[in-house]
Amino acid sequence: MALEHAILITLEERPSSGYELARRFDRSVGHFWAATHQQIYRTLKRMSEIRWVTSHEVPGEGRPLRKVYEVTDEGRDEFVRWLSENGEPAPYRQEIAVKLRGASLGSLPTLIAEFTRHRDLHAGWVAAFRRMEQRDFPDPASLTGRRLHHYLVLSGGIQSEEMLFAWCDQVVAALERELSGTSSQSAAAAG
Amino acid sequence: MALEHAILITLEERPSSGYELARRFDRSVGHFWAATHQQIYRTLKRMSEIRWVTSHEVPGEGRPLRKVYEVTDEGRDEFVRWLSENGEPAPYRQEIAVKLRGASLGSLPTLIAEFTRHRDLHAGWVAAFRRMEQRDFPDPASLTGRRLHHYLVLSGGIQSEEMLFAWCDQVVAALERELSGTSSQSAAAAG
DNA sequence: CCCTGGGCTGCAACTAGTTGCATATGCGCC
DNA sequence: GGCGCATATGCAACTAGTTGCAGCCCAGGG
Repeated sequence: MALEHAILITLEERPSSGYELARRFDRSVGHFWAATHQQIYRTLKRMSEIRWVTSHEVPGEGRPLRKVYEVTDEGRDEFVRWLSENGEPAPYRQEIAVKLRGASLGSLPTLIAEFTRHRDLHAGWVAAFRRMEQRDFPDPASLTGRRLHHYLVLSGGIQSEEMLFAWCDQVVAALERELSGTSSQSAAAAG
Repeated sequence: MALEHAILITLEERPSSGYELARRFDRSVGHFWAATHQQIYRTLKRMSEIRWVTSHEVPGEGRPLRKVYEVTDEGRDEFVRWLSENGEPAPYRQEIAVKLRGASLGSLPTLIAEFTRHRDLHAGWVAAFRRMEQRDFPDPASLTGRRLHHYLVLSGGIQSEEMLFAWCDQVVAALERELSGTSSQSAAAAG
């Protein structure tokens, strides 16, 4: 149940409509807690019902009506309570590792292609996060308070994507060696 | 939907009962795809119904009856099909990062304690995985085929836990500096 | 005037995972 | 004989996330 709290802290930083929240999740919040607009709207509704947030309608200027949400005192108290609650790391699940575990039943070139794609996706995330880092935190050593916290969150995201990139790269290299070794062995056996 | 395939590849390696599967998940499979025994039993039932696995009962010796499952040809075909299906990295979700993002609303010492606990949990995983690596793959450079794949899966788990350990350590150090800087500033302000 | 696309809200039905719990067999010990 | 624990199986009800879809407002361009 961290989506509620991710939304609460995001609204605490700046009241927003559901649509704006979805946009903020796509740009930054979603880098540490991903959520779709359907989840966000449903969760906003539920939090309205239990009075963790309140909303008011804002007429757009040349735009449709917007419902802007903000955190109530109860919502803030709930977030503070949750901060002090002991959490556990989530169970680990990595679909591509399941594929790798069962690689011998499939086609090496296909799995190499899959890992190459994932490696490139992660490389893209690394690059995007690094640009974000350069833009928002050019001098990390000088950071304090909230900006330090935000920087540390981004740093975690960067390290995670870098690790996944490096691992996929290691796997691609190893499987390619296996493929060329097997092909050589097959050629030698056939020759 | 990778649990089905994690179970299929695990049974392909060695037919097992639900209870044995749960044990194997606790020891190794669960390091890349975590699952509880309730999930495993339910998924075994469903895969029996769609004939991806079949089961037969085996009387225990001084033990209760066991239902041993094995993969059918259809189940094997489904796994191979799934191997060639393009997957996407899962959306990223890290509860403790949400807490860090909202750290300014809470107590720094409490958050430091939380990150310290997580760091130590990850350190424990690193140590356990390293022992597993030493025991099962003392000479990684010589590996080929299935054993190479299994090793690469474990390597990914190790790198992931190491990254989480390093990140939590970085956060603890930064928050402790902040705490002591704030305390010094508070003391100076009060003095 | 109509169409398209962006802005904006939101629901139903589903899957995947979790929590809580139940039941039975068998063995060893008190 | 009963208790506790390990072995072994499995369900119901719930939460969290996903998929698929629906609908409305507004502006701009053809």
